[in-house]
Amino acid sequence: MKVIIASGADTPIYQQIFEQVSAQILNGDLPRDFCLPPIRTVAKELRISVITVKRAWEELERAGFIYTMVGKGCFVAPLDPQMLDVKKEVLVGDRLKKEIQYDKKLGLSLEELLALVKKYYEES
Amino acid sequence: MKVIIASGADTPIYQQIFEQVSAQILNGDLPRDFCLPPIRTVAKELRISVITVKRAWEELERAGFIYTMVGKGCFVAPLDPQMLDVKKEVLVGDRLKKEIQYDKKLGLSLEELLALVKKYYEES
Amino acid sequence: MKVIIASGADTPIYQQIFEQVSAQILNGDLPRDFCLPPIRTVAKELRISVITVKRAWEELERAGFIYTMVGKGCFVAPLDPQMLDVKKEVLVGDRLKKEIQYDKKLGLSLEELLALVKKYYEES
Amino acid sequence: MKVIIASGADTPIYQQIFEQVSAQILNGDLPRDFCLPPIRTVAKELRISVITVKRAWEELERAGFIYTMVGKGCFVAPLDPQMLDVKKEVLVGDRLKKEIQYDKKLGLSLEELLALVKKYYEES
DNA sequence: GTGGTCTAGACCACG
DNA sequence: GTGGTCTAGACCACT
Repeated sequence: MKVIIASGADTPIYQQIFEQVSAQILNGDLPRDFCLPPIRTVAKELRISVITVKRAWEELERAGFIYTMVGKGCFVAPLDPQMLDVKKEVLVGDRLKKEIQYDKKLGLSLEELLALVKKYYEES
Repeated sequence: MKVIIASGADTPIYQQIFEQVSAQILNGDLPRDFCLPPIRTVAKELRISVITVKRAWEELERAGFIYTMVGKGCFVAPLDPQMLDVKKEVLVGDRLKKEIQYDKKLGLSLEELLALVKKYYEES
Repeated sequence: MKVIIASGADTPIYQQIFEQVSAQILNGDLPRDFCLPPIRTVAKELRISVITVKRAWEELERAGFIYTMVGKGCFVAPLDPQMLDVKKEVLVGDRLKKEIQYDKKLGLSLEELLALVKKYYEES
Repeated sequence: MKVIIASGADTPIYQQIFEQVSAQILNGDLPRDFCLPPIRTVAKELRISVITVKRAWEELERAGFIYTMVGKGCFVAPLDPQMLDVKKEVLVGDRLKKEIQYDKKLGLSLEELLALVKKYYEES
């Protein structure tokens, strides 16, 4: 498990963690039943508050990415591949849709937009 | 000038206004030196506080989209076409880049992403 | 009499007029008993409201630079040379003092400041 | 951090705060990453509204003097010495230039002006 | 009439 | 605890 915090960013820290961990789960980088490190450890390593890590874990659990066994730790939930695609679409969908609507309102043509997307995808 | 507020959204109202008005300026819907309606009027029409409208106007002025003449009103700033493209790229660039990086991390291939973009663009 | 309005500036229009006309009087460009043009004419030439011109004239009269003869017009007041210096110091004093206090607080040494003043004086 | 409000002055309170705090940062009185007191505290001490303080903080952030970490506080931004001089010149330049142009128009000679500047500098 | 400033007080998101 | 947003309502300066 690997997380990098951008403390100056406008997205809250807990959400940054959520995005990165969920991405790694959907990716397959973190297999099912993988045991996440204890929140205190994560907090210490990232030099952030325990509360913030806990918040991220809560969001992950609510989204069905992990499950908690009291006294033992948090584990990656089993996801069948179909569920996986559904989750991807949900996670991507709203954000992407909003972004595209905005870009369209700005007067960007579909061609311009696709070109930008391609460019940014290859750059990153 | 036309603005629609989504009061349930997570983006602040003043930012929604900013996005919609700036989009209309970049679009060319609002010509240079066009006199925007007085903030009180807008506030009444949108059923929000005068201050919230003012906040949006301030951001627009700071971004160079409008200029204020105290006692007379607020007007669309003259933008040479080159500036226009720069502004578009700035406004779109950061947001879009972030979105795409996230999507990529989620494991989406370029093809999948482009298909989604196309779909959402045509839907909206 | 010659006045130039900077409509985008942060100093109000009536004050711009006040400053420029009073400067011309203190300069000697406008001799005593010189008859200022009627406010309507000034307003039309400068493309501003009559009210704004009237406001400037009022300030000038209150400061003792001009006097009004109802039905005839406004005229440059007679100023003995001593009064002139006093007025100069009053007009300059407060503004300059404030500016210098601020510059000093910013950490500018007297030498730096004098150099800047000299530079700006010769430039303008 | 030390701020004094002149409630009778014509410059808005938030700007007075901006000027004094930015001066202290440019001075070096406030080191980088120094944590400014919470806006509520400042408001209470200065006996002004929280909003007015916030407004000043916003201007400081926009000018690049401080940065905000939501939930943690506001901190003095790191400024390389070169940037520092640039900022000084910008902050001083426009105001001083305007002032001097006005003084010159009033008929003040360079010698008179320099003498006044020296006098006011030493007085304050 | 216009916008500019300031107030007091509320609620939410973040850590 | 922190700052971010929004509200309603007041007063002033400028045109």
